[in-house]
Amino acid sequence: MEKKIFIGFLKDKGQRFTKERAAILQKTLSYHGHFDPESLYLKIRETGLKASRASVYRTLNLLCECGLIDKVRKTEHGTIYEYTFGHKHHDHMLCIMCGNTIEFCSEDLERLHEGLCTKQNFRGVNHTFEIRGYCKKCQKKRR
Amino acid sequence: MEKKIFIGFLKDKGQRFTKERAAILQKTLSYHGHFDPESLYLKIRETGLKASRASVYRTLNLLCECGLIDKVRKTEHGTIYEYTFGHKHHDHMLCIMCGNTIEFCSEDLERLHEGLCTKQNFRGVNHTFEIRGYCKKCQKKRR
DNA sequence: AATGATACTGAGAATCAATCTCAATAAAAA
DNA sequence: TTTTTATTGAGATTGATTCTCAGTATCATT
Ligand SMILES: [Mn+2]
Ligand SMILES: [Mn+2]
Ligand SMILES: [Zn+2]
Ligand SMILES: [Zn+2]
Repeated sequence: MEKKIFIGFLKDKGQRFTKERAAILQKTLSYHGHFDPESLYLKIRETGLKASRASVYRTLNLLCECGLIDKVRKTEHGTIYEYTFGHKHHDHMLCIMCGNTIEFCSEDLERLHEGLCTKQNFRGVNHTFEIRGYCKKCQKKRR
Repeated sequence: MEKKIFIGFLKDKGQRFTKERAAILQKTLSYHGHFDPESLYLKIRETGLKASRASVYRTLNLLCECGLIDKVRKTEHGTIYEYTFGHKHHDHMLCIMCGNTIEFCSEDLERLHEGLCTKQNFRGVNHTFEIRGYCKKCQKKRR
């Protein structure tokens, strides 16, 4: 399914679905949570597949363009991605102590998005909402 | 006022309020909107004041630590800051066509922040909400 | 004022994610 | 087959940010 979409996307741009791109797509889909380009690159090498870092970066950009994945956040250590196609949109809470992220969906937030855009004459395409603070575990540790 | 706070913050850490730090604080306060370290550095040089890039980066980190400024967002061209002390918290809409940002305050959003944290047993400290899309002007240009 | 301890500065080096270069290669088109 | 076009990867490059460290400034104590 995702393969079809990616191939179609590439065809429209006059580009090709190579085995490197296939490997990168496959490993991308294998992630359930967030991931970064370097660990994707290592995962590919571990499994005997082949693709250079350059191709990983290039292909992740293509996958973003065609809407299969999204950039979650830029950190001081690089960009975090997640596979989003077919997943319900969600937002994140980020623990500033342990680094864990909690994902959540909020209908209220989606409604608020619409309302705010209407009020400002803004044509909203997407949003990110990130709450930083302390997760349950770290609240205890801290005290 | 801000100077007092910064000086107090530095004193508590056993650090000093030097003329370089004074220059950086002064120019930081002179920004009404968002800014980046490089243009702050250039602004300082233009006005005959002196501070190296290293000191600019170091001092911006200190100003973040003491709560006078905040990082707004990380872009592919670096970090965007804004002077937030004494300003009501706000969030942003970002035009993906012209790059303009719209600032807005939403009580509903603040309430939602609280509600979501309660539901997830998360101790929220702060949040960022960013809506990406097309501003009024760019909607017209696009069609 | 002199001494010693500590913090600060800036020039340039180092770091590191991300992109670019470009010659070799593969796939598609003619 | 020949020609055209897209892709690849190794290594170079870029660019923001941080680090290094020797020289300087500031503070505290005598
Ligand atoms: Mn997620
Ligand atoms: Mn702002
Ligand atoms: Zn935690
Ligand atoms: Zn615009």
